[in-house]
Amino acid sequence: MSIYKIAAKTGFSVSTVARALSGTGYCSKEKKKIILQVAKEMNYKPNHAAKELRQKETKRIIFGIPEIDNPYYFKMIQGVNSLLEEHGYIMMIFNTKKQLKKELEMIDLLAQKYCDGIILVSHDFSETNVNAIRETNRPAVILNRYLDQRPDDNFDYVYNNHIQAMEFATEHLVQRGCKKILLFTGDQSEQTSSERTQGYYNVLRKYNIPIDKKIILNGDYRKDCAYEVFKKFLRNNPVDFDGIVTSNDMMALGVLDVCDEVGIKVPDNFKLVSFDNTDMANIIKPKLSSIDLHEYELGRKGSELLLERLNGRVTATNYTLTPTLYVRQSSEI
Amino acid sequence: MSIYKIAAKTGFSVSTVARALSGTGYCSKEKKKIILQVAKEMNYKPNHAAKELRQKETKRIIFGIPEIDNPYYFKMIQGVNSLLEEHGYIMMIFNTKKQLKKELEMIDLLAQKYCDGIILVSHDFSETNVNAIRETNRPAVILNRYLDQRPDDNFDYVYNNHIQAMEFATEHLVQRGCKKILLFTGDQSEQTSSERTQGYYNVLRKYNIPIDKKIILNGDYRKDCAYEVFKKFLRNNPVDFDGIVTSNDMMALGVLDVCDEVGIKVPDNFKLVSFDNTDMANIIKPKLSSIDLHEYELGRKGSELLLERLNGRVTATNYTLTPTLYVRQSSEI
DNA sequence: CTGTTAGCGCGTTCAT
DNA sequence: ATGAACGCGCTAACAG
Repeated sequence: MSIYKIAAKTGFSVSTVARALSGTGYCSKEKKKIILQVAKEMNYKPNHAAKELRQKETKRIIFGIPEIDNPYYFKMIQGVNSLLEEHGYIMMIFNTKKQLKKELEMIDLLAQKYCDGIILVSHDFSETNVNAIRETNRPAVILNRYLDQRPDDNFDYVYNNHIQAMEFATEHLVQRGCKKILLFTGDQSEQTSSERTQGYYNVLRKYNIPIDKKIILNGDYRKDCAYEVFKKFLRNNPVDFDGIVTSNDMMALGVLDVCDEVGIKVPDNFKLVSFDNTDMANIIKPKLSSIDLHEYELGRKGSELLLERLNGRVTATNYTLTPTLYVRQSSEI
Repeated sequence: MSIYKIAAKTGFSVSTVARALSGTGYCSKEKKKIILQVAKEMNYKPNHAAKELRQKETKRIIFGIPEIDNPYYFKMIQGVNSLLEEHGYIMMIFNTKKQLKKELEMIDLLAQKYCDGIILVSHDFSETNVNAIRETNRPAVILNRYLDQRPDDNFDYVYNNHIQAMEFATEHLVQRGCKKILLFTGDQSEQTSSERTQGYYNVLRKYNIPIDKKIILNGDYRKDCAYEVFKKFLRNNPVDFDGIVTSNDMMALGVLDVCDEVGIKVPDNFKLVSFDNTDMANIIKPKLSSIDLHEYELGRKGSELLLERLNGRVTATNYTLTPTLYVRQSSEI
């Protein structure tokens, strides 16, 4: 099925058929009517690949995330999709599995014009993938990381101010009277974790609270891990702390499970603030004070910048989101 | 950038260049080396649209879901992606927003060869979209609905046995001694809801428990709605029931919130079973007995059947998943 | 082993 | 208003 078949059937030329079907260019009413009729009869459907080849546009965007099974990205996926959908683009999800190789594979698809642009949440953003993106010279947006940007770069950044986010969380506890605050975070080699630790330090210094590296506990953002780490900590240390910040709600759940077991009450024995402000934060008891990183907005802003690129913007830009602290029972005085 | 440019630059013919780059067909070592070298220098990338046009294959699958912001589909998305990814396909998510129009739009993309196949979770499956899918005569899989299937159809079905699922839930409560069981479900016009109600009836009849339509409460699967509906119910009725089945975990949370407020204890005052077996079920107190519909498997099986189609299977098939009941505190004796 | 040539299906320019 | 002809970039059949 193609416009050639329709041309043969109707006796008109291919170009007349093409004009009739696309609606652009001249075509008499009568011929158009016949052509549309025949197209319907023959169940004609335009071939998208041919269109893409001709018009150099796919109407597709790839959204790459490090872990497709991590609910953390669910809101971001929605945010990215929301605006793209409004503009007639379809979002493709690409699971990069925290592998540089997969990220490069995805960037290669951009180079091959498999899509019109990409939005990438990089796991460990390095010169390698930034340069690969530069080489494509095609529209791209990077979420949640910031490495380096030149005015003529073909990509934009949207990122969270993780330092500020942790400052909010820590300062909140200090202002509620906490003097010794435990920090649960991810591996320090990850940019996010190290930035957050930085924010924690900033506040302690500001209030002249001594820094004790032994109360910075590294986990992996999972509930079970936080449970084990905290349990082990309590075995070897007295409950002389009065605050805890966990780097996500799941870790907070792990901490609370331990508390339940050993009879520690939150917020009576210590106050707790976590990150991500997921549904859990509102459902669990006590309700969790939590930092909202606005993942939906992050995704939506990312797609907004990408759409601008697709519409012709050429100078590189970036956008920083400000986190919000939602105060609930777990940090009540 | 194209193989023509490389041909011009190297002085070889297009076909030699094509053979060298694709790796198929004959090409001498020396020429191949030069060609690859020049391709790299010129930053050559094959054009995917041209490839698609030629080979009639996109390596893309569209997965259509009724609500992208409903976490219920999150696991299904992962399931669909898992197998496709292994086979080199990229999954595109298409939000049909419970609109027939959007579903038809998506089916049209299949007809246009925008993708190699589709997997569709239809909101309200009708003759209209089944026929639209038939007309494309291209690979498709329908999840979670079953209308009608002919041996030569171009689509397959994977679905949950919702009747059986509700039978499991209801019978579990009966066996734990419940005599009067409230049912919270969705709108009865939806296939899923009516099937579940059917399962509920089946069990009551089996055990000679009288059916009382006043204790079948229709909600919309959201926590807030269940909260309001249950609160209103308690205002007008005594607590003379001893069991509740809610059609998802979110509704169960709404019910439990009301219980907290008015001082009803679960499972002491009544036993509760819900559906979906989400993370919530394990985190909330009491932990929820819940029916697992195996959404991940549903998605994965769907993509499996689609891949079979893509590999040449032509006879229609279907697959039914058996639900599993996880028993936890909320229905303990 | 290599080169010529012919599509794939569409959009578009350029005559008429 | 209409049609002939070309090009987008790649693959593959065919001849040499």
